[in-house]
Amino acid sequence: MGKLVLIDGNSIAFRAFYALPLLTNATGTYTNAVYGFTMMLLKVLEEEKPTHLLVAFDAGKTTFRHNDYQKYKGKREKTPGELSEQIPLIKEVLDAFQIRSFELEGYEADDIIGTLAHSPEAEGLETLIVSGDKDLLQLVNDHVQVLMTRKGVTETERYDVKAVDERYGLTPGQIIDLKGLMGDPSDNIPGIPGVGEKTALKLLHQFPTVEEIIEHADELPGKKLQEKVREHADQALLSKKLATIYTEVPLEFGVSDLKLPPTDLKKVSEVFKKLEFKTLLNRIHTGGETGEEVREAEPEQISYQIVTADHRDETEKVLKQDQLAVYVEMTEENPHRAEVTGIAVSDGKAQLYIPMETARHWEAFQAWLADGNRRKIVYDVKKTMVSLENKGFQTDGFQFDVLLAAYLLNPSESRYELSDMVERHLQGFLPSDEEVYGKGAKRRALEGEELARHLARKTSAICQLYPVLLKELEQADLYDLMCGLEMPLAGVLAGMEQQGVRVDKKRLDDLGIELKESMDRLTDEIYEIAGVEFNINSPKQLGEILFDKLGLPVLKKTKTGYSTSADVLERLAPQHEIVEKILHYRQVGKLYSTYIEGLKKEIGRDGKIHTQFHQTITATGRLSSTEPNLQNIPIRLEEGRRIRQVFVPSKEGWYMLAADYSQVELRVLAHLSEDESLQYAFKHGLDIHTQTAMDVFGVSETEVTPLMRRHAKAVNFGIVYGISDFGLSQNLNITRKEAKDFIDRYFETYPGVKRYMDTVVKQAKKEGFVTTLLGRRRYLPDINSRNFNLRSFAERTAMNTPIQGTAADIIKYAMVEMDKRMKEEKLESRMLLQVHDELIFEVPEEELPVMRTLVPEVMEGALPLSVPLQVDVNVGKSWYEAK
DNA sequence: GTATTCACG
DNA sequence: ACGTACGTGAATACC
Repeated sequence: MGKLVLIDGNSIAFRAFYALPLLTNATGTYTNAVYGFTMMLLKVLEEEKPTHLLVAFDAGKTTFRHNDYQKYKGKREKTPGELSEQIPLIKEVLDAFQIRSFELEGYEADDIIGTLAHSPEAEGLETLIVSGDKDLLQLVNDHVQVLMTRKGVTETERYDVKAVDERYGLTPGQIIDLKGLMGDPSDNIPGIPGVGEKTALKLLHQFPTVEEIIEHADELPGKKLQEKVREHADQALLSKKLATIYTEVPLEFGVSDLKLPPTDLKKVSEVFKKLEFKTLLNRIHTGGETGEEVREAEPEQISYQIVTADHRDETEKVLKQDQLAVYVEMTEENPHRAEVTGIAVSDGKAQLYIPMETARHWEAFQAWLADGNRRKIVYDVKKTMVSLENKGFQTDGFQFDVLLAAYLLNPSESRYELSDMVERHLQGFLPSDEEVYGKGAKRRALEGEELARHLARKTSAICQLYPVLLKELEQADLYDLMCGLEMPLAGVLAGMEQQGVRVDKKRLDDLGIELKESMDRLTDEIYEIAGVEFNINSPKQLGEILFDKLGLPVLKKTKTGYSTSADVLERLAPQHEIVEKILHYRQVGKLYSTYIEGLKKEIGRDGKIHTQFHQTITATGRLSSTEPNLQNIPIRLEEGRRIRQVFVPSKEGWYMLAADYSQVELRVLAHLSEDESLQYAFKHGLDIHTQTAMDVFGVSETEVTPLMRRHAKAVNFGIVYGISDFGLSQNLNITRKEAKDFIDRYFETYPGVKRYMDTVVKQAKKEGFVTTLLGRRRYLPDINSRNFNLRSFAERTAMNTPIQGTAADIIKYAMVEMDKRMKEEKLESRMLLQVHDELIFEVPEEELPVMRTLVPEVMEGALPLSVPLQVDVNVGKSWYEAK
């Protein structure tokens, strides 16, 4: 059987335009919508293998619908010029594929699609409609399905009759009734005011059509709703009519005219070249295409030389050059455990592969590695340093890290593998590690020539990336941040990781035994009360016990069933004694599995834990920590806080010193917003939450109750997160209205903050990104989205990122400076950990006085703000005691 | 592999 | 009307 695919051209182009950043090609033409559209087209061709295909577009300004309703699509903002100029390009792409594109004056794309999908001719075919518009769901039947864009352009969701029922509980025919009731603000279709999707679905489950709902208006739940339905009955009927797709458009062709000829790869390549779609070009050549003639992309030839003991002297002249790329290959991701398999260097033309065996005995090479004047370009400087230094090599002279550069250019990417970067910044191709080594069980080690070639390609790629990224950094004003902060910080972090934190194994075991006993006891008690044994760790089984068996009220649901999260359980606790036990069990279980068992696994042969700090993970500029994560060791509850007793100094008689910034984020806000009241509070050393409570509630210091302070504190946090009344109401368990009042009063009290928040969002909408104090960027592609959720999230992010990111800038700066000062003063103390707003050191007793002064001095002075920074220092025999 | 939960700032 | 707090990592269950 054949397959007919009908694409809603405007809808997909629209989707693509807003999902992708405004790309341009060399001629300055915008191509993001064309690119996204083409990605979708390729996906459909590859995955659906259609025999017949048509792309329908909307034509002109007015359609027959305007006869019924003048305001149809009246409020819709004009299609931006950047998008409309891309429509002809999309048609060019379609021409190259020899795909029919079609539009007809007076009709919308929907109507053309509907006419074809429901034509008698289509009945013998499987039909698939591709769109981002829910309306098209009305066309679904036994042989018509809809592929709807979900997120971005290529993430889709397939709807058949069953899927429509699962999603809405409606037949496809009822979609028009749904829209009749709800309306659609983007098309200026009114519907019934005050009726959203929830209410509309409830009504349609009671009566199947708009007509019947109107007829039985008296039987509807709630007087107000009845009134609204009666009052706006005409409007609902009109809305339904407007939403109905017209399936009898006079077309001069039929389905059989839409037959898809074999792809002419030459034509397609030409268009792709013109548009500079280099990765797509690769894709059509490397397979997956519908037709014949699948041509393998030529793997680029790369030259390399394997250096062995016999002829290493002749290669020594390569090392004389003042700048080379170097890459270290390892057996695993974690450099603290990995073995080095080999090292490669490149000057951009020649590549050398140096097996570990050679490197170990080659003094000239070792001298080159250790020479600060021999500049090295690397991918992942920290990992490179750690792995080489662990094997006894000294290192210096790292000039530029392409990984850090790529991160600064866009910290929101999910992957920064070399292969990704070659594609992203060079529009080139490099096989990924996964492709080369395989994954999971298929993973294998490379050796000899194969390994040498792969590493040669990598180092060569690093060489090519360097000038491109350098230029991009300069253009984005990120060069100083790179060389003045992130590069030096990487060295500091490498040192901290290698130093590691000493663990008191005995204490860890003892705590483990204690927690295990506690867990066993709670398990017995819970089984006893429940009357059955079950897996308390399974939210599913737990939900069945709590809500089905014991009949507790369901306060919150998740996608898959009942929610059993702590905030739900806390509210249920007064109703049944089992709940408290479960909460306690969860708490103890977490401590045991994550912190006792989890930490034990990570203790090295030296009795220390060597975490990895990641410098390119967060979108805000913060660090993250893994294997293990030492940035989330418990502190809030005493029972968990005791875990900190296991972290001790590595030498007898030394101390742990913890220094934390007090309220950095709010101080940063005071600085960025220039709000006078907020600045006043910090300049006069007032307790900020009490001060906020006084200001917001209009009371004197002595009148501030603990509850008022708690509320003020939550508002302060909320402000930093990019506040919403809903979020605050959830946090404080109050109504939205009350939360809104708090926020309004806060902004009245601190008008500078309000002004700042508005400015930063406005700027993000204009520029497409926000920045921190040091110019660190974060792009917010959804900031102008029509989707309320995406847009709101982007707006909150716009408010939060400069604050969180500036705080990250500050402590990073302090770390670099602190490392420098400790070396200058020849101190033996060592910086061990960073936890976002605090630094942990181990300190010999005789250095305590100097460190107690030096650390806060450096941290407070890191980046001068218009308000003072305040650092509190604590010392103890373990991390626990340094409080 | 995804979802849920919970530890931290 | 929409449906949310910002940023992370790890363990566990379940498909």
